[in-house]
Amino acid sequence: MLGSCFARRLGNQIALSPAERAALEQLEERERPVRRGMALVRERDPLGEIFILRRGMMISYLLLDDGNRQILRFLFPGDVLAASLIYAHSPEAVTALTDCVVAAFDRSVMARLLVEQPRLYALITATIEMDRVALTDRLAGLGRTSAKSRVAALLLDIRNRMREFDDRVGASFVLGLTQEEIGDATGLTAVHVNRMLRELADERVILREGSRVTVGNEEVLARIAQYVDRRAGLDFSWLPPAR
Amino acid sequence: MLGSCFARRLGNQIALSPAERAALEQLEERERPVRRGMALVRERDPLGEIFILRRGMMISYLLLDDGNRQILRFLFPGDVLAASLIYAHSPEAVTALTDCVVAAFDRSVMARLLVEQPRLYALITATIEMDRVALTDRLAGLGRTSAKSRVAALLLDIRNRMREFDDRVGASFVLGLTQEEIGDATGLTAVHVNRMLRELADERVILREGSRVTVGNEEVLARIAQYVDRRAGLDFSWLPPAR
DNA sequence: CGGCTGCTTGAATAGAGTCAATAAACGTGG
DNA sequence: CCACGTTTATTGACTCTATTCAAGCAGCCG
Repeated sequence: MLGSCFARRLGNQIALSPAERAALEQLEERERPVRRGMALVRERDPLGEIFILRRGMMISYLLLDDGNRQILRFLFPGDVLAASLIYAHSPEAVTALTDCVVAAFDRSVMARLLVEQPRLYALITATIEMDRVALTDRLAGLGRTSAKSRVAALLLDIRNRMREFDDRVGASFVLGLTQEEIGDATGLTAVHVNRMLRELADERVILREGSRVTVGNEEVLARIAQYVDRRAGLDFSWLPPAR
Repeated sequence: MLGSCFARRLGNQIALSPAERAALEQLEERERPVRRGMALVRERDPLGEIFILRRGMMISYLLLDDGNRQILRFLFPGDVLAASLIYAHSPEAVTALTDCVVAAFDRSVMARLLVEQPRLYALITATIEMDRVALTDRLAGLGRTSAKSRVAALLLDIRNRMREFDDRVGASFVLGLTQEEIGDATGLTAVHVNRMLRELADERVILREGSRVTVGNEEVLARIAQYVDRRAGLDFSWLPPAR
């Protein structure tokens, strides 16, 4: 795969200068494969690098004392594996759900960007803010919505994220997750996730064939999920001009 | 109150240059009072300013379609009311729990900082990352821990945060929250919060006198809460030198 | 004093978890 | 390509945690 995945993600939002493009491509020069099921980072690992996911699907998660896992985020190509700028040790773990390729660069590169390509620095840190806002939505979901709503929200969210980089994803997509993983993301047990999927299918809001999910009634699904689309409404106009 | 609240917060972490100090004081020049119960920002308000809380206690929250509220964060002096850098409209609401004073500055000031005081820009955006990590801990709490654990975690967290700027806070502190507010933060009903507080008190883990809470057994409280202290372990060493 | 708002407690209910057993799908080595 | 072991999905029965509803009380403010 050629070019910067991060740039491709930004592509729609903002016009990059040639120098910025070049700088981003340099960031993603050093590739590293991560096999399915393998850990890229474990909690408390010392952390000096920042990663950009180039291919595949990963998760970040926290483990609690009692062994429970909370999945924080599903990671797709172009995502910055963040939360690593200012912590000496990783506050969360990152693992590959499928065979993946990540690009790695040193934290010191960020220091250089901050001075030489300040606008790029702002764009990269902006992804942290977007991630933060996504977490607030998830928090409201876990704290204040029903099991069915949370499962519906997860389905819609994953579908929308996959659609951003895969044109073949329309109403129908392959949800590459076990029900236990869905449970660990939504704060439910795998058993209860199964029941919620069944209910959604019984009501024809979704259709299931194996691990393929088809959105039967998008409007109803979004209403059940209390889904808020944050992808529009970004404002980068205040940024200083590109270099 | 003199000087920058944000600088005071950073004070322990990092040595600021005189120029940086001056720039921060300038940020907090324009003060605005917010009366108890008043909204500083509502969801979807157009957003061109960034705020730093100088005095008092605020909350940020989301409202769901069904009227439910999820409190995202309790805000204390020195906190940046963030999530506002790149969104044209506020993704969350901010309201004063007590009489407050905030400092306001325009988003364009951030653009200037990015170029003229890049290290300060990095420090301010770093608070977004810290906030993001705090949200991951809360998410794991809501998704994977019991009601009692969540209430315990809230008590410990508020106590620790208050202690950072108020020397009088030790084991004992005044929790200026209604049980409904605690519920909206922990994803519980006010009734159940009451029961959990009662259990903690019955077990002598905390003592309650009116709205004053005293931590009776910090170790047990931290264990019940599955509390993780993230305040240590920050690494700013990679930042470029101060100007 | 009176009217809120918030706290407390009990009883009944509902939503999600646990346990268990079976079936289906997947992956691996031969 | 098949056989076998393992992981994942499904479903039922039962349990338990947290919610709902309701009633009484305490404290505070005008």
